[in-house]
Amino acid sequence: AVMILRSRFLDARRKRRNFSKTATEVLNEYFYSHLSNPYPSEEAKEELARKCGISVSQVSNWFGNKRIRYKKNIGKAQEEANLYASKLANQAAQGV
Amino acid sequence: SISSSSPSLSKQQNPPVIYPWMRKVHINNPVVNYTSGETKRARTAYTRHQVLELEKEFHFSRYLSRRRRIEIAHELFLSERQIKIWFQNRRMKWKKDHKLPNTKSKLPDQLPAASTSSDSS
DNA sequence: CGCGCCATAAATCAC
DNA sequence: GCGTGATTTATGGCG
Repeated sequence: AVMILRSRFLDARRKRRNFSKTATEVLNEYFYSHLSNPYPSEEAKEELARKCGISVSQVSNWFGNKRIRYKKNIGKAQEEANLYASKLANQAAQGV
Repeated sequence: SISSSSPSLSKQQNPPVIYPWMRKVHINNPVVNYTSGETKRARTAYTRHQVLELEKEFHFSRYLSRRRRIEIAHELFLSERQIKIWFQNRRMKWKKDHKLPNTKSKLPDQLPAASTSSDSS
């Protein structure tokens, strides 16, 4: 019985940490530069995972959450969309 | 006065483009919240007893015969389909838990990285 | 044909 | 109370 309670209340999400700022930045840049179809391939997920220092599952979780929460409040996300759009434009202008 | 009424707004140029992926797709047996007016999909939370029995059965065997599926469905007051799907999801979770987090099998053993320093990003 | 696998949606949990 | 990463129900495609 104790084991059940542990499995129910001591699972992984207890020690949830936020991703690093740079990781979130990398993920958002990908998301907003592929806004027409934000579904990274398995290979793209692996590269994102490597760049962000997280697992592929965590990348999948992030995109799943991002897509749902974006379309649940499209208006609210516009600021962020514009932010990353201009960021992308600057990078392109500087040839990064 | 066709499109841009006032040039002072330098901030957003947001095209309210709605791509196909942004459309709601799973809108079955909706539940309406009357205080906020929003309608959302119902997702049943299985009781602790139901999950416990399902876990016990999964521990016994990771796959279910048709016969056993019918029995469990009746015992737990769930549909056959729900039992089937629960086992599918449970197998996926089992796979995730039992695969090595270190899946670098496709990595070439020695990379041409050579130097032990000067890596920055 | 049904069934399992898989990626994903959507709601919800837990910190 | 909300933000956010993770988990839990549920769908549909494809083999």
